[in-house]
Amino acid sequence: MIPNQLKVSSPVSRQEEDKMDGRTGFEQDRGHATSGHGQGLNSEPYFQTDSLLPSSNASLISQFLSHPMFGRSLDSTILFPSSQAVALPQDKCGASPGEGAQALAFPRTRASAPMPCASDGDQLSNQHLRAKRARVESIIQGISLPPTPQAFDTSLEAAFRHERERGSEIPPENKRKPRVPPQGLGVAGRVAPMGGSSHAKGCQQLKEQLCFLEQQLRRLQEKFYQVYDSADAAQTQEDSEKVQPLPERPRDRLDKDSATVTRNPCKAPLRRSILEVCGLEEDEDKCDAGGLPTAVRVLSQALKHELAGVTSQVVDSVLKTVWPKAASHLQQQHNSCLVLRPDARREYFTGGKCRKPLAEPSPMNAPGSLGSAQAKVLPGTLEKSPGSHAGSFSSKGIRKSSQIPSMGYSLGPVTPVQDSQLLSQLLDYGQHSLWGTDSRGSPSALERCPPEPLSLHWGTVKLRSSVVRQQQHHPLPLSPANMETGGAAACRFSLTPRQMQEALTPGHLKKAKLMFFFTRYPSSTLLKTYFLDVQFSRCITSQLIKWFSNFREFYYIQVEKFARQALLEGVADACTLQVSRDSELFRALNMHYNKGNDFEVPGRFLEVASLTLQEFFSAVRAGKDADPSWKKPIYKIISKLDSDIPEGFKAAGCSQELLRS
DNA sequence: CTAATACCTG
DNA sequence: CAGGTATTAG
Repeated sequence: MIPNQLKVSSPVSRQEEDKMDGRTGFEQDRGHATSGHGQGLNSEPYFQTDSLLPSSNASLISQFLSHPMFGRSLDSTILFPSSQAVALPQDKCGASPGEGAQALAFPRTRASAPMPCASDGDQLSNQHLRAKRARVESIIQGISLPPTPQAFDTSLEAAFRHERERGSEIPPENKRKPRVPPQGLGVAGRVAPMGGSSHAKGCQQLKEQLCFLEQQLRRLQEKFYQVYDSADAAQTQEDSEKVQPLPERPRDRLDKDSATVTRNPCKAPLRRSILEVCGLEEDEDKCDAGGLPTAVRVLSQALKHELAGVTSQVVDSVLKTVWPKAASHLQQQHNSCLVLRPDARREYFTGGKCRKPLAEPSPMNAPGSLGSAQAKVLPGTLEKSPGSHAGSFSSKGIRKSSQIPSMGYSLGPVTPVQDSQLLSQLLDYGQHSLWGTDSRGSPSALERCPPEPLSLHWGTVKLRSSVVRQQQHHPLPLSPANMETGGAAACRFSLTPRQMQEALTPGHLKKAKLMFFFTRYPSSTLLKTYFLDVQFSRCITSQLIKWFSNFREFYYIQVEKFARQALLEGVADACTLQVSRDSELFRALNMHYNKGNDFEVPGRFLEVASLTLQEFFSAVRAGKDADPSWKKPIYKIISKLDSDIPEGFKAAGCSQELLRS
């Protein structure tokens, strides 16, 4: 069991077994989903980007935790605080960014310094301390060290399973579904569809790991505050009241909750311990008016930074992995998450168990995960790109409104979060608890709006710039009810869900037709993610499905017609049948799906149409049309050729804009 | 039973 | 396109 978990799987092998029933759920390969996300984003060299859990980042933390001085005050209730309720402080630390940078500098360099044993007079308890320290260290290692660091690079799930097994006793038999050999079909190999259930399982595992991580954070938090507590007490007893008020006092908010945190009466040794861990000399510390609190603050900041950095990494990785299925449920969840009451938040954190996933498994195409033949340009950036395979609006179209625009305020909701409550809380913590610096940018510059940095990560910069423009031109109608005080409103307003349409509009139809250029066989889940402004019901879903069915019908009829025509014209080689933008077939199709011709059909669609034409041609020439179900094989082939739909199609208001163009 | 599809019809 | 039906798969 355990050895199996150590198996390192490649990023590509992360894609799960899948069912190809030739009917539904033809999803695309998203093998790249988990790899290499953090690299470019994490400008902070302080953290390693290839590791998920604090393993490689825990030097300060682990030293802190394993220090004999702190070990003295540890007990099992702290290491395993499942029965306690200690809130994660959401304090916005008041320290200036400069202090933060300072804090970064030294604890790291001193982290590997040899650790002195317990202080002078404590010979009696030395043995006891060592034992405790060893125990603590082993526990901490068990908590923070992944089996193999590489596992996190390559297979989040493998690492996940491992963590889950360590934590709870989940029988291993469910962990691996037997791999279903892919049904080889001529064109296959390029696309590896994804099963919804397996993907959901992956997400579930990710979520479990997040919960686990969250517990870790909480434990560290507790330890820190315990030390802080003692130090604080020591300080107040030692020094007179001349101490200037500290910019932050995280303890304050814990006073009510942390009944379990015991005040450690030992003063000087503890003080030295803190200084050691922080890398401060005692005398140098005395020069500081703040004295010990400075050290504590430094420690606090260093710890927070480490925690936040690790958290950011995890969130990044997880979100990247979860992204494909996330967007559909995001609007509501993000909304609800943002208005989550503080007590609700805490309840979530201290609630021991992870909540069940709110969302059903909803696999969909991972953006940009398909092969090079995929269209990758988002419609939002729809400059005319000659020779591009991507679809875009032609310059003939009405420029001002024909761009599938308005992803402005839609991108916020499209934040890739699956169980966004937990994730966003982690995000929240990671960003807000940082005093000025973030592993990937300044929160203040982003106005502490969680979705924004995410949209930066998962979207394109180009897209983002157009977003700003669009937002300027399309001020979002803000109802007073949705208004919130303070600058937060500026963040939340982009999260305000647009009013849901209860029925499909002509704009939606037009959008669906354009989407047909990318996908002929969209699953209902995919549709849900691209019609975010539609209140889905069975009826709506069926109607959308029906639309695409009708689209296909027309498409196949046209192709068949031209295939037979080519046969009559005496075309010898099927390979000579290529659909270009000049061909009659294309004109017929374009007339149907892109009537205003304000959208530049992606080249990929021409490839698909060409292949369809050739398949029909070959089949008819071979006389297969005698078989009543002779089209089925062709359908199956074509069904695997769906492309990723550009993200811009998700934009709220996209449908309306299309209608006007 | 439900969902999705192809096929047919208007 | 929408309605209806038959079929198939889960």
